[in-house]
Amino acid sequence: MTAEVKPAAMQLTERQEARRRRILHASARLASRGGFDAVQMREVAENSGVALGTLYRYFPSKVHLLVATMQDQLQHMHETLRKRPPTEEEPAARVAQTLMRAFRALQREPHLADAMVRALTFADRSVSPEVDTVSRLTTAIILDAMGLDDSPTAEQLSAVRVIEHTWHSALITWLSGRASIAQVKIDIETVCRLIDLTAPAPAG
Amino acid sequence: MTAEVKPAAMQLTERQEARRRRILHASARLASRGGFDAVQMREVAENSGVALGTLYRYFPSKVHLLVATMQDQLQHMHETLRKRPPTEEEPAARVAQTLMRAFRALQREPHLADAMVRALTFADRSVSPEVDTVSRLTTAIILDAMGLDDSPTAEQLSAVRVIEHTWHSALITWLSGRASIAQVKIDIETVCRLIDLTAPAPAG
DNA sequence: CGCTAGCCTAGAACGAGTTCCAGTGACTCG
DNA sequence: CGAGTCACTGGAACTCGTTCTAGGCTAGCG
Repeated sequence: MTAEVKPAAMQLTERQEARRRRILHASARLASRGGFDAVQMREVAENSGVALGTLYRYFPSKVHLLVATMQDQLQHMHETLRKRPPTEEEPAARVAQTLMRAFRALQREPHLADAMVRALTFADRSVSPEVDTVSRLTTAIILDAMGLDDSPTAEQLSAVRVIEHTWHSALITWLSGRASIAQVKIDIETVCRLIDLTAPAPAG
Repeated sequence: MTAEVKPAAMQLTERQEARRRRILHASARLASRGGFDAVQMREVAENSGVALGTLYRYFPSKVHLLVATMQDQLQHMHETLRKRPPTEEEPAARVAQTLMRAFRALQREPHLADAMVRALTFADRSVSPEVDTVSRLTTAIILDAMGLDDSPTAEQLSAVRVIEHTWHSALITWLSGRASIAQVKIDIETVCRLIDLTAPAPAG
């Protein structure tokens, strides 16, 4: 059965890939039920048929695990969004539309969203690489939505970063019940006006 | 010694007020040293000369404690900032200047900032009232910096909310080492352009 | 003065994240 | 085939947030 090589840079064998998937799946399932607190490492280990020590070998902490779960979910979402690109014309509107779609997707699994976002913002330096990956994925989603012809300008990238900030923070306030969906929509639309503001050539 | 009355709405006696202060002080001191993890409830209790159970009577969780600590620090900062209002002319520049000042103040105690911000974003629904207070304080600081003559429009309030989102999230990325101070400055300045965009009458 | 009601103290106890350890099993190399 | 290596297993152990218990102190009141 398939030689299990491991050339330095963390190449997983099939078995290991399968284990990893089982773990991520169990994590997402538990998170969907009861959010951050419901993702208990012992239970994740049990549900994915893996010893606790092994779970920790794959994901060195609960936060790592949940951030990886978020990566996974974001990838799905990115593909889904790609398949149905925004219908709006203006970049700002396109981005706002896309983010609100993503938002509604998260709404369907609020506990899961809670777990992932809490992990993301609670992550310390030891999780930076993984959090960065999530950030890059989010950036990619937004840039896709903008539908640019050329590569973005520095100004536009700043605007995108600010949009990401707003997106995360708005998500948190919604998840902790301090803002309504309507509120979030307004905030997203407000921040997206920055895109028009930083459009490169003709519009001013 | 001073009658200890308690009229329904959590009025503290002098002794109790003193205890509360000692606790907050110990919390801030420990946080300054080693951030979120260094604030250990047993140690806070010991350092403030109070039993563990009492600590929990005053602050029902570590997150409550740290959010209260943040309230405290923000109040200080608000007063400090009030004393030296921003020198810039334009509202957007004034807000950016003020936020960068606040940012540099936090830079001086990065561990403390870390602890407070992590607590803030990790807070769940049970801490909503306290988190809301922090949010209102932040809003007040920004509105002060804008130096408006009249009360802000709904549009301006949206812009302020987005600025707050950006502020918190940028702070997190800086604290977790994923963005430089220069980066944060750019983001703050970028988002502050929303203020010009939402100015009420003459400018457009 | 003695009673009652609260708040406080000291410390045990419990739960979940994390670490550690001894043993086992599978695959590789000789 | 035999030996070594390394990932995996099962479970104990440790830490720290949180809760609980028993008892003591103060303040007001009859």
